[in-house]
Amino acid sequence: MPELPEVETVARGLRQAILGRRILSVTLGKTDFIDDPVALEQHLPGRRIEAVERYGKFMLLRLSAPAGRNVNLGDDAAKQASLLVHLGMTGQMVPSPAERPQEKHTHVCLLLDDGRELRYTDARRFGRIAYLTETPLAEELMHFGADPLEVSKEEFVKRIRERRARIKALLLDQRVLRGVGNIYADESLWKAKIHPARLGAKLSRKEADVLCKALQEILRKAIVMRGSSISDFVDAEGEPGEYQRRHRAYGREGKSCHRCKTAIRRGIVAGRSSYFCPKCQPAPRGFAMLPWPWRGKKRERKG
DNA sequence: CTCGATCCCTGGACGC
DNA sequence: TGCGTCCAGGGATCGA
Repeated sequence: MPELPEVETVARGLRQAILGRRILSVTLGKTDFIDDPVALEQHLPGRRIEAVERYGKFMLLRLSAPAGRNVNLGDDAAKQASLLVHLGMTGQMVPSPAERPQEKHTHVCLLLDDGRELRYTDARRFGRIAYLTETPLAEELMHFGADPLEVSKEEFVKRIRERRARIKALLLDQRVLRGVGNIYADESLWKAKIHPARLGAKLSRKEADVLCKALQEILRKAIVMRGSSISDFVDAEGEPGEYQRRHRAYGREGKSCHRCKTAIRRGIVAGRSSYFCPKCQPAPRGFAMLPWPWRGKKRERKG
């Protein structure tokens, strides 16, 4: 599940692998997750990949202006443009020799000028790909919050406190912070000893500071370890990450807390599975845990 | 404003 | 072995 560290890992890998390459042609498979598939076929050939950036959970492939005159292509085609890529749950972006057989669920192939193809595969197609010129791109990126790696403690506290949602929901909300998903939300809350169902506005200044620091340390460490591979995540070389070995809460239901040995529990917060230590991370009043082990039957919520 | 529910999609796990 | 069901989850959307 690609979150900030995974996307950063892929972006760095692609920067090494495909920077400066020219796109020769485009082949598409299923396109229901692509904003405007025709725009890809029409505008990508001939362009160079000039930069690879990360913006939250998005990757941005910055493209050169098209070579030569494009009298017939209209204004849009003459401008700087970018390919916006979201890996969703199962998206992979890997360059490979064009002659290598395609993985299943390969939906976009960009033939490059060095004989390789940049391939996007995505079994569940929860990802998103869009070709965007500058103005629509800026419009698109406007809706996202602060980069968690760069946000100051003051800014973090402000953003957390001005909303009345649960802290887990705030961490996951891309308008508050861009790039945090379920894994790193749970890991940082565990590290900061804060229960996911607490209201963000009710965290003390101290707690919010600790959480901000925990989040940043975890994201940095996860980037160093090339992200977490739970099921499908691979980097730009097709290799899994290593950070899943460092998980202290996420996916550890019933296993013992690394601090206090209490069994990690799971509950539903903000509509997502949330893992926490019931002792280190005291629940707010009224929070009902799921019985463990949970076998997937529907149950009454809330006590 | 915030919440839960529902949908999108497929593979993998599990029960029978 | 195989079939059905549940579940994972980021994000959009809708109604309470």
